[in-house]
Amino acid sequence: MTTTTPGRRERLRAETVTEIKHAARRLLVAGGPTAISLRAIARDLGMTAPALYRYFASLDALILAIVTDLFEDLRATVADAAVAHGDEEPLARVGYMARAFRRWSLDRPAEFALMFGSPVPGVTPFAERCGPLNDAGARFGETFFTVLGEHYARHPFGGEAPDLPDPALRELFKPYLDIFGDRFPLPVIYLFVAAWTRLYGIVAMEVFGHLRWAMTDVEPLFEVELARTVSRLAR
Amino acid sequence: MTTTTPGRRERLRAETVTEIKHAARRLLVAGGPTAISLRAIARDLGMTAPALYRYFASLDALILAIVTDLFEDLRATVADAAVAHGDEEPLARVGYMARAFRRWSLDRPAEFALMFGSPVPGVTPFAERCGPLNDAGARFGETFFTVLGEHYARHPFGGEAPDLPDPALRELFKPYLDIFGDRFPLPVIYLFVAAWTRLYGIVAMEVFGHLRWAMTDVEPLFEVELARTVSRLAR
DNA sequence: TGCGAGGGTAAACGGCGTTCACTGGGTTGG
DNA sequence: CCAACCCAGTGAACGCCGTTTACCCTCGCA
Repeated sequence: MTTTTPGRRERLRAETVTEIKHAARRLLVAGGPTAISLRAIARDLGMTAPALYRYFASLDALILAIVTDLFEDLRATVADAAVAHGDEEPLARVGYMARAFRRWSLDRPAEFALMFGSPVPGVTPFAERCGPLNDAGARFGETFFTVLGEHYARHPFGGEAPDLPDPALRELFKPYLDIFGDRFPLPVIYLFVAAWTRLYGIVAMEVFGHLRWAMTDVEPLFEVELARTVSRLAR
Repeated sequence: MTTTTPGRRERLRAETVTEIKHAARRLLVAGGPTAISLRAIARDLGMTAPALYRYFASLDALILAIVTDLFEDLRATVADAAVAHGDEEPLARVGYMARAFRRWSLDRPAEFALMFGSPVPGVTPFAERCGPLNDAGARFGETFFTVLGEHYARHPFGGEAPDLPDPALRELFKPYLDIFGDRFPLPVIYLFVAAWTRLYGIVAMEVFGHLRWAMTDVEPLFEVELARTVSRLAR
């Protein structure tokens, strides 16, 4: 009866892995990043905690896998926003991607905190040199660079350099260049990183509630800043 | 022998409180926010954990007190930077304050994470309506508003409104107005909040290491963004 | 049919926040 | 001067947590 597919064992194993991740995400949205615990997950799945070590080497490894999945989820959402407006100008599509990023983050504050919040341990994020996460981050960046590439293919960059000579920029952005190569003029890289920090700043502030002391609704601020930032990319 | 000063008991108590806070901060810088534990503090002080409940109602209460102290420390540092350049233009002083904020944060990544990082619990920061912290935050904002006030006293604001009519801005910034009153034109409040989110964004990104994939040194980016943002306040 | 690998368990260790009953010494009022 | 009281501090306990170890049982394959 049981089809002897060569991967039957593996299939059950994969199902258990996704069940574990699902339980972890339930705990995450229910109680924040610190609410993820192996014992609670095991309770949810009707198992005991040590059994989970057959699937993940540690709690940190599990959380790392979840963060990686979340990055892929976010990437797909942002990419969808770009293709949904595929008939518009590339820079306009960047705006829709930024809005998709904001919406995704506001809808998933716990997940956002896990991905972009303070990487607690010592000082360094646990994401230092851990393959899968770096790959996910690279694919996330790639979705932006693809659309930006379309724009600069149509409108060559003629903006001003930010007071820094190209050799200095090349040294400054060595990590970026090592990952993505130099497909863009160096000032464009500069402007993109600046835009990304602005986008992150305003979204993180809003998600973490750090602006509630000042304003009731961050969206108008977001839209104005987005327009300014995108237009800066258009020089 | 023992001088019966009416506050002797209170003095010993206050000393113990600061000892507890010092131990907590040692743990914080050594292992990040999650490393703060009552039992470890008690070990450091040669006490048992339950004794700490004579001084703080819970671990959260202790952490809240520490965050409040840190805000005061940061505020004083930023204010010092302003008075150290008291002979310069107010907007230039705002720049020095921003640099002091960045330097303080880079030198104290764990403290920064505790203050500005993800407020884990459910969704809301535990800082919702807790008197002392709100007061500290208000004093922190006040140091900026004081210098900004000096500037606009000399150079009346003549910039453009950010596409939003004043009544809408007044509604938008109701929380701010309730705390600080309307000492500035509404567009100025808008520009300040925008500037604050940019400052927070770039500093948080740098402290959390979220820019290491791209660049080796964030300072040039910080300086350019700071110059742009401050000049925007000068309209 | 036998066997090995892999999924699962119970028990245990050490660490955590927090509560509770209790003690002992300094403070204070009579 | 002494009794009463207050209060810092203790020890034990409860229920969480991650993780390790030794063990078991069952499935799948040779």
